[in-house]
Amino acid sequence: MNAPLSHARLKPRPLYEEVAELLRQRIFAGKANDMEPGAWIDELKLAEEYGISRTPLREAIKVLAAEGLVTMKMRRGAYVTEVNAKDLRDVFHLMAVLEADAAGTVASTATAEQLQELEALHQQLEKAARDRKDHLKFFQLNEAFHVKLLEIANNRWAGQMVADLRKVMKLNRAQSLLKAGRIEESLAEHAAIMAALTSRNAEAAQAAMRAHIESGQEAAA
Amino acid sequence: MNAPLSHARLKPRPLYEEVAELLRQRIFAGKANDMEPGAWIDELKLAEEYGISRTPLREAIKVLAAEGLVTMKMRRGAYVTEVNAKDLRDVFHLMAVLEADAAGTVASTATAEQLQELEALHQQLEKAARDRKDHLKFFQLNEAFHVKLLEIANNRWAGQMVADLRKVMKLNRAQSLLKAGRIEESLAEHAAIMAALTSRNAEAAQAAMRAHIESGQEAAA
DNA sequence: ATCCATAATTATGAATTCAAAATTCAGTTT
DNA sequence: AAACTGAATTTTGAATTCATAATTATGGAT
Repeated sequence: MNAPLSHARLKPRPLYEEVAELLRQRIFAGKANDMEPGAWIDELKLAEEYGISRTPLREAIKVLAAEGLVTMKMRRGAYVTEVNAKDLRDVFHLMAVLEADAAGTVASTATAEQLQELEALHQQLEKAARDRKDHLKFFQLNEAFHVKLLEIANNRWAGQMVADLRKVMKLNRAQSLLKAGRIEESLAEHAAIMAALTSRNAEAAQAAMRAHIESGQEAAA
Repeated sequence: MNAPLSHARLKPRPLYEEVAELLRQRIFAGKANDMEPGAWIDELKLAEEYGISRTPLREAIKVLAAEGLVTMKMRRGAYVTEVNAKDLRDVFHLMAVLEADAAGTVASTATAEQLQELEALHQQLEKAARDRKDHLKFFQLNEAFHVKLLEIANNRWAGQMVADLRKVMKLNRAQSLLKAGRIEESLAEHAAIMAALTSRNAEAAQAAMRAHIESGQEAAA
């Protein structure tokens, strides 16, 4: 029997959001987990496990459904979304379109300080790449770089959309199982993006970002 | 006292979705309505009005929150989202990016039959424009045209995103209060889009669609 | 009269209870 | 043994109840 949400601090945010985050992480854990794509989500079990009632749990599930992480079937409950090959292609395509646009915006409008922040992240990324073995760190920094770029582009709707798309991509563990040499390749692409950004070349930045994402798509295939 | 959701047919879909649709329409009605942007959403009142409990109503509200139509404030309930000028610019920009991309895809991959469907809608649009006074019909057909285009582009994630963006745009009644001559202008732009599509020119289709959306943005300003 | 403190009210967030649908299981029949 | 029927169980969807935070109202002090 679990203590009612042992992480229950003084509720900075509603319970259903807290639970939604828990579920997200659990879904992303994927394998070695009862919540891999296609799996049915057992409300009763989860509610008991987290020590909460079904009400906030169901609210959390609806949030995830809106993000596309889970799929609701009428009168048969919620299931972890299964993304097929086409879905993945579609998601990557959209990521490319949206992030390329954001890169173009950043190239044209970012302040010197903002570009400096991106550059700093890029440097950390290179460092993490050199100190091998720290794959997790590399992925986190990579995501941070992209998040920062979207943040600088300063379009909250785009930020939300890309964030949601990224979540769906994470459903596929393939993206984390990079093929050999991908890290170096990715790093070179980031360098190209940075170069285009610092030279204020929006067209080039868009192209570089598009190439980067498409390259990532191939690595995940 | 209302009959419990007088439209209650044999529940083809869950109650919270039904209610979400009701609320959407009510929000879009905007003025002359208690639910204009910025307004607080009275759960008790609405639940009673619809003859349902707060539970499915709150679920519906969470769906709208995910769409961006309402904004939740911790411990202070839900409010109809207020879109400021920048939000509107951002939304239009994203619409332009996403629809332009879709137009490019359609130009390259649509079947002749699909292009024919679009052409048919375009013809209806011209007809509706000639028979003045039928503004509502014009708007509906216009939306149908764009929806169809996204449908043909065949990327469900993009379709969902554009649909959500459109909802947010509708929060602003400005988009429906077109300035004089906008209908003719819009029609000409659609014609340009159709021309690019039928000539299978993806680049031109993208450009035409981008111009169309930006033009619509100016009309709404 | 104004400002502050405290009580009453109201509204939100969450738990519990209830109803109905779907699934599972058992028993019977062929 | 297989298949169909119907009861028992499970599970979802929704209503109701409950607890607590936020707001409003009331009353007292300056």
